[in-house]
Amino acid sequence: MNKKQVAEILDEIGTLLELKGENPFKARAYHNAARTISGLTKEIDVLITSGELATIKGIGEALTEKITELVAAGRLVYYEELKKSLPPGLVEMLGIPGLGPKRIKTLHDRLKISTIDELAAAAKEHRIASLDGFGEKIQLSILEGIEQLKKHAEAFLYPVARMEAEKIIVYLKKIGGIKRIEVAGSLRRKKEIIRDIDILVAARESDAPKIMQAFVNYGEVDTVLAHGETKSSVRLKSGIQADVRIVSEKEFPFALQYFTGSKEHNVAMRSLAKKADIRMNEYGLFRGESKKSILCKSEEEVFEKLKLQYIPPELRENLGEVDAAARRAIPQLVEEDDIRGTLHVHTIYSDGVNTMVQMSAAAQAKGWEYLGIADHSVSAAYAQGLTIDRVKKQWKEIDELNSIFKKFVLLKGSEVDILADGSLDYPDRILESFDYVVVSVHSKFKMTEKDMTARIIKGLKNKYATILGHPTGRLLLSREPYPVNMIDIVNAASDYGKAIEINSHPMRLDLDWRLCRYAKEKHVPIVITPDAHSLEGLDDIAYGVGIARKGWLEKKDVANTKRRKDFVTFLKGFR
DNA sequence: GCCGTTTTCGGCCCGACTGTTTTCAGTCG
Repeated sequence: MNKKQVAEILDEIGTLLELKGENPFKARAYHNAARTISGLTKEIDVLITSGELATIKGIGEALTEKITELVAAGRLVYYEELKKSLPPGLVEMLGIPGLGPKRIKTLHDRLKISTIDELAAAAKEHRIASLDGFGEKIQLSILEGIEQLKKHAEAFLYPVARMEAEKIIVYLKKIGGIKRIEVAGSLRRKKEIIRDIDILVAARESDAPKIMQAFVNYGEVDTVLAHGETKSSVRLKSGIQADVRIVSEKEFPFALQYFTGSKEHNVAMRSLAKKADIRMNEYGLFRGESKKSILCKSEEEVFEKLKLQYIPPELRENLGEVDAAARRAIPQLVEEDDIRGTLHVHTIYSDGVNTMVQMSAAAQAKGWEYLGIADHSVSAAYAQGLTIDRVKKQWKEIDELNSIFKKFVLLKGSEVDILADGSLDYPDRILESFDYVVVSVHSKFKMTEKDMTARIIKGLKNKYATILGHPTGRLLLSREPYPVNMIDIVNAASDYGKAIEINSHPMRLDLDWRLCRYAKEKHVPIVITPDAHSLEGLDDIAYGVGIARKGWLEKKDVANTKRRKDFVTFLKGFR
């Protein structure tokens, strides 16, 4: 049993305890432990054997014992008993807006409701409205919630949410009275998947009602979920939820910090503030019993007043950033301007839509000094993978272009399939003549984790492999990653001296940011690549940089921040 | 169930909104 599975079970135990109406702090302890474990860089069995597990903050005697049982026996009696005591439909009901553990427990206790279908039936028969604490409106909202759950279960890719947010901001700015407006929440933290848009506005109290009215009247609004003077929520026609909060200009820095989250980060921040006898909320920092906030003009100052180094939004996931800020150990994160060039772009030779000339021009226009072509290898027939003859033709064309370019170079590369047996899709005599080789899996996804991991490691071990491409094969919101042990893969990359890409395509963003810190720890160079199939695709690099930042990566950790000469030398080091 | 320069028990982040109420509970972020 691996870390992820342990974390999932602990999280579920927390939820089950909530549904049972147990001590909420006990439930929280399980949720916290799940989070802590999924953020660990070492594998769980190693931590158990070494005894380190019990020393981790948030994991005490009882949890150590349960986790040990879970890993050793592959099952946990406590969890199985707990699960047996509740119908599975209750957990599902938590996905209905407005229904939390308390109401679900009441529905189950009083009406014997155990599934969403039974819930829908009870609502239609008006049996819910007469329950204590329930009423007509909640009954109706349950029915709507069930509909919504089915219709809007999906989340949204970062660029989709970003675009919707920017449209709202442009619209609201026209209203007047807005002094400041910024995106907060998971969008500001650059999460790969976004469930709602949070927008924060600074305005005079007298202007707030008209701004809120304008927001709920916005043309893209499908349903108004809440409409207050300082907070409103809507569901947009695209299905995504958007929230707007209005605060005073004075409160704005505190509110921006607060609404950027994450929730867990804020809990850590508040408890740190509390130790200094400072209460913090979205309206300010309050010393002791004082009703007057400490004055801060910017979010940076809020951190300063708490004696913390500024924490970039991307890091605010409660994965050690608050402690690091207190030790002034927040890294100087990589920025898009640090990128000097990239690898892994496709052209019309395979499944790209632009020529090498066009791609080169676009790269130079971005100020890049090098661009690595990586069309597909021969087995990728669906993508017009290149035969050896066509590879040679492409090399000739690259040489001709390079003879014209000044201060820019096209690099000869390939995205070579790792075949089912772990061998690479070109013979060594061809592989050795590329400047670099991206190796990736594009077929036979349904293997066991053990076989897939061995396959990828074998591919990576090839003398001529340079970079592992999109390591898990996931397509966010549409295809699950293939089963693969990523810790083993990162270890292998470290052992064999290979690099791993952060594929910047918004559906991939793979290597996952949660693994970047581990790769860094193991000194595995990261290359941020666009996997571009068109000119526009080159711009996706910005998403990859966001993920690198979430993964605590600095300029020195990302190979393609090197200048041209150094980067070419870096690639030669693989040969 | 966890934690402790307030340490073995008692607290564990805090506020807005909604719908149910007539002072509050539940949910959400």
